[in-house]
Order: sequence, then C-alpha cells, then structure tokens
Amino acid sequence: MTRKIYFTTPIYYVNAEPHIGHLYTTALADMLKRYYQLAGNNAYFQTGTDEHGEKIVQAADKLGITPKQFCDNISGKFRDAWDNININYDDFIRTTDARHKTYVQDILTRVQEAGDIYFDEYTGKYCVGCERYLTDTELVDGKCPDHQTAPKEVKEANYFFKMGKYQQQLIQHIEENPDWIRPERFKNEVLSFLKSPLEDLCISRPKTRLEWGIELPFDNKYVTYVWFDALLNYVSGLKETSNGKNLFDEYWQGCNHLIAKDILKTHAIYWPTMLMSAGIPLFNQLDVHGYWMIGESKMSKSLGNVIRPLSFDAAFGIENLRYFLFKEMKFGADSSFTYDLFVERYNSDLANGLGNLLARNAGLVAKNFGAIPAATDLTEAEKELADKAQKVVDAYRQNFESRQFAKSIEDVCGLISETDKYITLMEPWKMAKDENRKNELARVLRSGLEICRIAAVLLSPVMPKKCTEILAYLGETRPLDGSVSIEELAAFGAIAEGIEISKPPRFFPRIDEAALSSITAQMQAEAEAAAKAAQSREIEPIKEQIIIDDFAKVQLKVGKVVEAYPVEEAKKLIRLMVDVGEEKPRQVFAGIKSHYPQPEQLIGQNVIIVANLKPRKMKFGMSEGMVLAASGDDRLVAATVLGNPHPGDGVS
RNA sequence: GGCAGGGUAGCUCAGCUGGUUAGAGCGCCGGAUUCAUAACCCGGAGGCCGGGAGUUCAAGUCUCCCCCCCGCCA
Repeated sequence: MTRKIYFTTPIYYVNAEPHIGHLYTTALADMLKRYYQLAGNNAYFQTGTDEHGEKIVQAADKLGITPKQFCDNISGKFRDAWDNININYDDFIRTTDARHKTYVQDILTRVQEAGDIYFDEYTGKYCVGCERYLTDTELVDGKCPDHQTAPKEVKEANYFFKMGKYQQQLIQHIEENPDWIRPERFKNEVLSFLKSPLEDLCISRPKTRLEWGIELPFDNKYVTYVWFDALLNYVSGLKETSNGKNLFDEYWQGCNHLIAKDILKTHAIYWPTMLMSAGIPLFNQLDVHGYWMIGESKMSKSLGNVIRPLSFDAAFGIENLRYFLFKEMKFGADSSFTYDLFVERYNSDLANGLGNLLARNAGLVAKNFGAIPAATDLTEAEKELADKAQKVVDAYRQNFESRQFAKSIEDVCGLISETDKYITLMEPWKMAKDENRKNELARVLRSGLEICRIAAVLLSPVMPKKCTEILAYLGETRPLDGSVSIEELAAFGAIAEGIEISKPPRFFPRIDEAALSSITAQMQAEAEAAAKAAQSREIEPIKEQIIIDDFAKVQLKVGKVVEAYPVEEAKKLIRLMVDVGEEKPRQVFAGIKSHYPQPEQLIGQNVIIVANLKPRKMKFGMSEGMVLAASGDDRLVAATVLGNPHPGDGVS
C-alpha cells in the first residue's frame, strides 16, 4: 500500500545561523522521507525560513541593511547548509515569497469572512524578544524571564482571531485521535493547557510600529503577526510549489509536522484552530522531539558551544553525526551531545561494528576469490542468521513507523554483532587454508557480506551517502527510492555473485584520541571565537551602495601637518594647521585627542583631508575641512598615504 | 502551588497488565584469538531498582507518604 506523506520542518527564523537544533529536525525529516520511500511510500519534504517580524528589522538595522537583504543572507545560509550536507528537501519556502504572501492574505480574508476576526483596543506589556505581550505573572522583577529586558508598555488597537471558538472542537479532535500528537506526554500537555479557556490570538501589528510583514487584506495600516503568517507556510508551499505546481490535494492529508518541543503550543493549538476557521482539514500528525544539550548545558551562542553543521561535516562527516543523533535520542526526550559520546558511539558501532565486519569478510573474499562467490546450499547456521535478519527488518519497519527509530538502528547493530559471532564460530580463515573447504568458505563469506549489504540498506535513511558507497562496493546498485521493495532489497540471499571485490576501503576509520582532541580543540576555538566576535565586536556593515558620482562629490586632498596643538578646553579635540598646497595652511579641528595626547607627533605627517567640506564654525574657531582616520572600537588612527606626495595632491 | 513525566549497574537506558538467580549497549578487569579498523569472540566484576510504610504466598512492577530532577500551567 502506497501512502503519501508530507514531512515538514518548522521554517527557521532567520535570527540565527543553522546549528545542531535546526540540523536535527531537518535531518530527521530527511531521514524519514528516505525511510518512507525505501518502504515503498511516496514522501514529500518541505523546509524553509521564517522572515518577518520585529526582531528581523532590528537585526537588519543594526547592520545598516534592509530587512530583505538581511533575510536573503541568512536564508541563503540555511539553504546552503542543507545543500552541502545532502538534505533531500523537495521545496524550500520563504515567508517573503510572493506565493506565500498571497496565500496568507487569502486565508486572512477567509477567516475574516467566517466572522472569526475582530478589532479591539487594549494595553499590555510587550516584549520585543518574544514578539508578544506578556502577562504580569510571567514577569520576573518586571522583566521578561527569557530576554532579561523590561517589556514596553504598549497601548494599541489590533485584530484578534477567535481562537477560543474552536477550543471544544480541538479538544474533541485530540481525544478522538490519540496518536495525533506524539509522544503522548506532549498530547497530555496540550490537553491540560486546553482545560482553561483559550484566549483569542492577536494577529496584527500596526505599521506604525512594524512594517516588515504581510499586510492585512482588510486593513492596510496593519501587518500580520509573524506566527499567523509563518504557520501557513505548510499549506502555502503545497498550494504553489516553487516550480509552480499545486500539490495540496496530493499531499496535505498526509501531512506530518516535525517540531521541537518549544513550539508545541503554536503547532498544537494556534495552527489547528486556524485551519478549522479557514475550513482546511487538519494535518495528520504532529511529532515532537526534545532538545539537544551540549554536555550538561543548553546550547547557546554566547557559550560558544554551538555545533555548526558545516564545521562538523568537515571534521567528522555529517552522516556520522546523523547516526549518533538518531541512535542516541529517544524520541521526545532531551539528549546530550558531547564529542566523547559521539566518538564512543562511532568507534564501537560503525568502526568496530559495521566497518570491521565488512573489512574482515571482504578482505578474505578479495584474497581467496576476488569476487563475490556464487550461492551454495545454506546450513542451519546461515538459516538462523537469515531468520534473524528477517526479524530485524520487520521490527525495523514497525519501530520506524512509531518513531522509535533508535530501536531500529539498535537492531541493526545487534544483527551485525550476531554476524560477528557467526564468523568467529565458522573460522573462515581456517577454511581458506584448506583447498577442500572452498565451498564452505564461499558460503560463510557470502553470508557475511550479505548481512553487510542488508545493514547498509537498512541504515541508508540514516547515512544515505555512506550506505550507497558500501552498497555500490558490494554490487548492490538497485535504487533505494521504493522502486524496488524493501523486502527484495533486504532479502537474505539477494546479494549478487561475481561482483569484483578488491581490498576493502575503510568506510569507517577509527577516530583515535589524538585526532579527536586536536579536532575538537580546533572546533571549540573556532566556535568560541565566533561567539566572542558576535558578542563584543560587530564589524561595521556595508551601507547602502553609492554610485561613482556620489563619491566624486567628496574631494580628498593630501595635507601636510605643519602645526598641531591640543585644545585645552576640549576633551577630544586637537587643532591642526594643514598645508594642502594653498596660499596658507588650513585650520582643522579633529576629535582624535584621546589617541594623540601629544599632537606634535603629527607634525610633518601627511594626512588625508576632506577639502570641500563646508567650513564649520566651532567654539574654538573655524574648522576648514576634516581629517580622515581609521576607527575601531577603541582605536583611532589618522589616515595617511604611502610615499612622498605633495601637499594638495588629490586623493581618489 | 496545580498537573504531567522521570529517579534501575561508572555512563545511556530496557524492564507490558506483580511471579523463578533484575537486563542491554558502552566503559572497566581477565582470558582466548590473529581473517579484520589495537578490531572480533569468551568470561568476570559492578545494582538496599530515590527513601519510608503498606497490600500480597510473591513488588523494580500495586497503594499511601516523603525527597530529588525535568516539563507545562498558575
């Protein structure tokens, strides 16, 4: 039976660059898509970026660029990250896409026509960080507990969505579909929240305060609240894909949202009530996972403990990280990442397990046959092994369906371990020394490789590239996209014969301690440096572009300092007499005293001055120009030119 | 404060509706082996199953009280 399933990740807010939290959900969607395809289903996967809202405007302002430029940059980083690590998404949506904006306006119109939107005035305490109003009980010492800032007292009129109208309907739906929100404890959390009356949801922001958003179709003085806007991506992206198709009818009913627990409420409450009001059937499934901790602590940019997908990939391989993430995290629970745990897992499961099993079998095949030998009659031992493999495949599928994929992976490890025992028991290396035992040898080695092949098929959703390499090495080149059934692919005995087997490459080289500590030290330093840079010193961003004519207006000339005095009455100023090739030197005041406490050191130096700056009358006299200086956080250095120019030479 | 989840070997966890000597993986110690990536195989040590009381022929598993961790809500 072919099912159509539509996986979504949240669209990521572009206020941070991709990190392990984003990576997990995205790789999860990728893995599930690959699994469902392998199992013969039709799967579609959308991710993207969420780009509106006040925080984005602030971040862009800080850099002196437009919100759109800011979003383009960060959105591009997400997309690049996913492209670079082989994330097989079908579409990437941005809330600034035209297709999305028009759809949001459509829905707002529909919801309004359903009578579910009203206008109201109120006052409240607004936290910019949260982008929402806080209740008094949430405040700690008058500050937002998450952002440590005092919220602004805001009085304004806004549009509200009658979320409460759908409360009973939502409760009923959850009770009638106990698997709708998984794992169960998150369902319980939602139900307990729904025991008290739902407040209506403010869905607008006045443009006087925020312009960066989607305009309300029925009032152009307002834009849409980011969450109302963002959640609709799940539908807008299907209604019009980036290559212009409408896949809504095909995939919506199989929609499976994947989220981290921090956005449970928006997805389990806001979103379904919005769908109810808009007359759209509810999504099929909400799967909620926990957080990744870095060691004992939460991830945080300022701690410099953020794992960056691309750096990790370069150091250890992203697929090995995927293996760790999917095997370690029990779905729904928080888990912890450390490099030591990662290496331990990798070395024992992949290097010593699958990698070594493959190496010992393939090595003997290469030495004794040079190619995969033909099938022979199996003995009880192989039949038992085949039987175990079959059981693993069955359990693997069940566990994947219920999101217990860590168990699926564990079972594959168990199968590899069983096979190691089988090989040890059979002692093929002894068979190899006896010409009369060639048949036995063939039987054993072929069986060993067979399990490697099956393991690679089963692990392919987790480590697609690496498993494809292994399969290719073993001559298994059939596609893993469902066009060949998983039963056939994972059948014991399906391995080809006659495939040339050369000395096996090391698919999973061990990571030794020396390598680990040097790489982690390097990555740690990198992350800390990045965190420090982000915190303390923001490099001055490039401003709006100018054309050459703009620049031509500014006339720069070389000037030679002939006199220099501190201005006693002023903290910052020094007075310079600068020869710019005119009849007499110009008097220029410069605010660089703190870095030139003894201005006379500048005498004789060539500086660059803005020659056509309108003279300015200052308390201490006329300033006929401006001296250029390089400025950093706590540095100020007068600009000069190399060589021996003449005073009055132009600078361009 | 209310509700929910959890506290089981050094670490991460499994133990369904109560039933023989409490399990797995990793780590540790010892042995064997040398086909293989110092890998693999065998053996071992290590648990008042958070604390206390109770129900029962029998409790990690049920009831009550208490302590600690985490989440949601107030």
